[in-house]
Amino acid sequence: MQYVRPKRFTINPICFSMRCLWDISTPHMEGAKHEINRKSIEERQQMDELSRIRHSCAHVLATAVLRIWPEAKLDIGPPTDEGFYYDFDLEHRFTPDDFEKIEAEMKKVVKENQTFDYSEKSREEAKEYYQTINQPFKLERIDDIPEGEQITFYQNGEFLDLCAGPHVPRTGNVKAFKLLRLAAAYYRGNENNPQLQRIYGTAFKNKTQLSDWLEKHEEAKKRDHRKIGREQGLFTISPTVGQGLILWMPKGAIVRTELQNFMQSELLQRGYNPVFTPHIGSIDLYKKSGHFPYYKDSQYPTIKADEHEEYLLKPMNCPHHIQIFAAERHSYRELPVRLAEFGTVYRYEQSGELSGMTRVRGLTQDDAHLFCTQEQVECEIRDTVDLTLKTLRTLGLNNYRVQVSLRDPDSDKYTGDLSNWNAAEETLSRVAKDMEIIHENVPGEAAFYGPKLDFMVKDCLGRDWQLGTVQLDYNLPERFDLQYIGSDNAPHRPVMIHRAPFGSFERFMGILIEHFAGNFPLWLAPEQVRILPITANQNDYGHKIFDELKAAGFRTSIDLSGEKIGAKIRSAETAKVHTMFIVGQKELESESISIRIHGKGDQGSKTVPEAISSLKTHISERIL
RNA sequence: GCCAGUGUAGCUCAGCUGGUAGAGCAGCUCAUUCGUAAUGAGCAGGUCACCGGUUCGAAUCCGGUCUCUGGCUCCA
Repeated sequence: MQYVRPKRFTINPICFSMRCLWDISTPHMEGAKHEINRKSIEERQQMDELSRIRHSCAHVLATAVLRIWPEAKLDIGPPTDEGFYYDFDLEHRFTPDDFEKIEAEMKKVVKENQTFDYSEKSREEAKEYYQTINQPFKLERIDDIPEGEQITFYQNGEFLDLCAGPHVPRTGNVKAFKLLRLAAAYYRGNENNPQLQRIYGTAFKNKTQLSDWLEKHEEAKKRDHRKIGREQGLFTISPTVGQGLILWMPKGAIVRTELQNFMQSELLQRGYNPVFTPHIGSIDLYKKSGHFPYYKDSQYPTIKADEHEEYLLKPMNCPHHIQIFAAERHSYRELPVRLAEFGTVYRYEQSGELSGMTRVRGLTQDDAHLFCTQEQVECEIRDTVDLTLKTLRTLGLNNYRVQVSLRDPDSDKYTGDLSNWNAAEETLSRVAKDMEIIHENVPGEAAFYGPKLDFMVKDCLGRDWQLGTVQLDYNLPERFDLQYIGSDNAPHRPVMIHRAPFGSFERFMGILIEHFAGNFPLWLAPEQVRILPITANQNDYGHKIFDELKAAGFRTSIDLSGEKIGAKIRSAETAKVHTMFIVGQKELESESISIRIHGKGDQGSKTVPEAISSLKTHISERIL
């Protein structure tokens, strides 16, 4: 099961023109239906203006940097979803302290209100120009522009830049900007190339929009699952155990268990068969599956048992499940066989790539492998897509986008023959279209064994993550020589579908924490009900209710501290306890409770049986 | 892995140019018995990430290592 995180900003460096940028940075879809895209034309026009401002601001940045460091070598400076960047090669190492200086110079450029002037050069003139002023990256970039296409420049003040535009009319139109962070970026995104220094910034139409965005960004940081995870005691990572290895704390474990129970009941209803497989597998298994050469760079070292035996911590579950399928002879009448496992796998991701729960080295997938006939493929894919959509819907994750991950025709890293690949890609695209799922085709993102339908969700800082995935695979059945007996009494090759609606519990949990900002719905809440007696005189009554709730299966507690009710409420609110039952003398005498819901305040009073039945409905219907 | 930044009590953070560590919250104890987001008092809590160097003296300066953060690259 392949599990990817695509690049944050998909900017093709060859695409200088905004026209091209358009094609790639289309606005994200809000939901699954085609019609939702309607209002986005207006958004596009707005975005177009914003992109022009940001693109122009990148030029202003380059102008300022060249004034301060004339020896700087320039690469490119496009707008992005959130702002812009410009890449420089320079002996001087930028530090955040330089920002003040650079921004001051940028302000001067803005104040000078320079015009952005369009011009064209012939290929020779352009090359000669960059040779003369010694800008090697720009020189190389000229070669990226296809023959016959216009080579265009924009000039503001003393700065002339290879660029297809468009820009705002004058630097004075760049009214509100801020430099944000420094990063290294490989030239042309290739790690064998030298690293350039990238300056990220953002720009808006006016100062209000800029400060709104900055404020929103600060707010978003408060939702960070790493912060909430620590505050709420959901999970921890101990360097003593190892980087990227999640330790689920009791409260986090409750949420995970609920998610798993939800999924398990869906699987049973949909005809899956749960299986269990070990955490390691012989290296021969992975050589046969073809995983080994691909996986080599990101595996934990192999475990050598003796001279002849070598094992791998399993990086994926598919080869194990294949062995279960292969252990028995199958008639076409039994197909599809759907083998499901919450399977834990280990991948030695590069240290710099690890991130909280969203990028880890040990993860548990809600994995399953479906073995079916060619005729069944489409129906099975539909059901797995349906399950994935239901999963996202159940959690209220409506802001996802769907990516059809296809092979890169120019790469040789894929296995299997072309006709199967084409058939598989065609099937996935057709299902996506038939089910009216807005999607984009992304070549080069397929697994080595087949194309995928990936469900992507953004985290609180705007980073894209793959959660659910559906993968169509003609290759592993071939490699393992899998068979079933058809109605013609002859052996046939089954088709495999790999799928995981959550993706992994770790990543899904990380996204979910941020989605709910730690305020889980009742069915997931680690602590569902806390009983708050107003004084110690109601402790016994509170205990009685506590016992009733326990007996009814709720996750509950009672606050017997000597604090005032205000403090007890505050402590429950801070702990994000979903529901509070407040009991004072009044409630004791009327055999009732006063209900308060986290974040919603006082809900009035009810009798205990009334309250219990309403909570039960909330849970069984998974109300958000 | 690469580039940059960061690391002081459980958490959030002070600690000026080197003189041997401080607050709030959380925790514990006692008092308080209170009606929808903080009752008061007291106590306890740190090998200043780690290792080494400079210095009479290092949280502070220098070097190295590690963690974490933001990017880049990678990702079955």
